[in-house]
Amino acid sequence: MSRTLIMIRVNLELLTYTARIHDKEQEPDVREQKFSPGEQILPQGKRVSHVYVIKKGIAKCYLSEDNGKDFIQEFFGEGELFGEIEVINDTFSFCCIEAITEVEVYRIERKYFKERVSTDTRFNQLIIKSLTNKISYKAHRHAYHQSHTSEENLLRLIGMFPQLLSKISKQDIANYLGITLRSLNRTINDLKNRNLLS
Amino acid sequence: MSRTLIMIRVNLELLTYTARIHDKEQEPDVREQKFSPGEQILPQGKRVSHVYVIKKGIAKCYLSEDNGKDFIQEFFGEGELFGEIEVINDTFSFCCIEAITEVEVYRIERKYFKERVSTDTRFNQLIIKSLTNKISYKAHRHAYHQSHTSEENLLRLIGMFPQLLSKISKQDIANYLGITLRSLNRTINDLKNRNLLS
DNA sequence: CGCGTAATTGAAAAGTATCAACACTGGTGG
DNA sequence: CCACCAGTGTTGATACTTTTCAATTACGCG
Repeated sequence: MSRTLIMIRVNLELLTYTARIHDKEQEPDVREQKFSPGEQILPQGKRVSHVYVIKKGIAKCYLSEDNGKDFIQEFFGEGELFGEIEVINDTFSFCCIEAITEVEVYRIERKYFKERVSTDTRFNQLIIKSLTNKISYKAHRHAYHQSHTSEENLLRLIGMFPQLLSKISKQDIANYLGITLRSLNRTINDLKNRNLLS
Repeated sequence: MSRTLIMIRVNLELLTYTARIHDKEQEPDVREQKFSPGEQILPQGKRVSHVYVIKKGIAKCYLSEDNGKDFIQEFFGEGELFGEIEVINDTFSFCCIEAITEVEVYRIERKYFKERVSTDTRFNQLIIKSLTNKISYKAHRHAYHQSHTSEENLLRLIGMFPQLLSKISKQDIANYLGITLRSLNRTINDLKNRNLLS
């Protein structure tokens, strides 16, 4: 079954399938690539010539607004797909993807991706599932955000991803929650004082 | 091209295509149905046995949170698709769809929808486009929301949909913006006092 | 007219941002 | 080895925004 309600999502089916295309079919339009922490995998506002599937590591997907604020859409884990929206809709990238840990990806040529989606039924299904999972994830997340305090949002986040505070920088967490770093710190302290957090 | 950045979105390609399946193919698994303002088209938390395409009218898609607050995900216009996420992921409905104006829909049988998606290339493409548009819409919307004041959010909304204040109830607008009715009223007054709004 | 729903407003409380100062850490070069 | 630096994290005080609560008013309709 799909796992949409965890913070760092994974999609092992898609990862396995992509790995097979790369390893067994030796498809030259699917290449491996590595990125160091902090490196941009995909910049915002550019033409997107590849679709990516994460093989290893954690990346953040964020959107920089005109007023300079960054909003983190998601953290991507293994098997997560990105670049597909832009390739399908033929638009420039609206998000920036950046490696948090060391990241390995499968990089799929734009043209090949489109072709394979329309000819390979199984691949088509995997992509559709990935899209519906994204929608479901975004819907729940936005609704929860709007309807709850930042304390509840933080608790939910930690519940979904216990290593949160050790793996992700405070600023990134704040950008994900849509609050300032100051507010995040206050919230954490409040929780600690009430022994709801170590 | 896709039109993701307006508030009430439409998808005429999908509407036309669905209409053809209904009118020309006389497909019995695609039926027309009418709803009066306020009627629920799809309740939250139930098994979804149909996928819907809006033929006429405006509907709201909202998610009720455990604390009783409603969050409006989108307003659906002509050609917009819903129920597809649940049918594809085989989950219960996480949103409630309710008619705002008089609404006419094409109601597609769950089984038929799945079959057609996997056999009809053109239909498959239309569904994928619809999914990617939803994602793009949600991504931009959430990012803008988190990064801007409610005044800016309201102005953006009115810019995208000028008849907003006359067509949609204040409570719905507030639920869409994720603020209280009180705050919405204050924001509107402030804008009027500064002649930024009639 | 009377009823219920939607809209409006004020005042106090709660939540969050802003700003500015300071602490901690790991790495670099004198 | 230590001084320095940059990046990250922490904290307090204040200002601002939004919610909450409660009281009224306006509107559509049988």
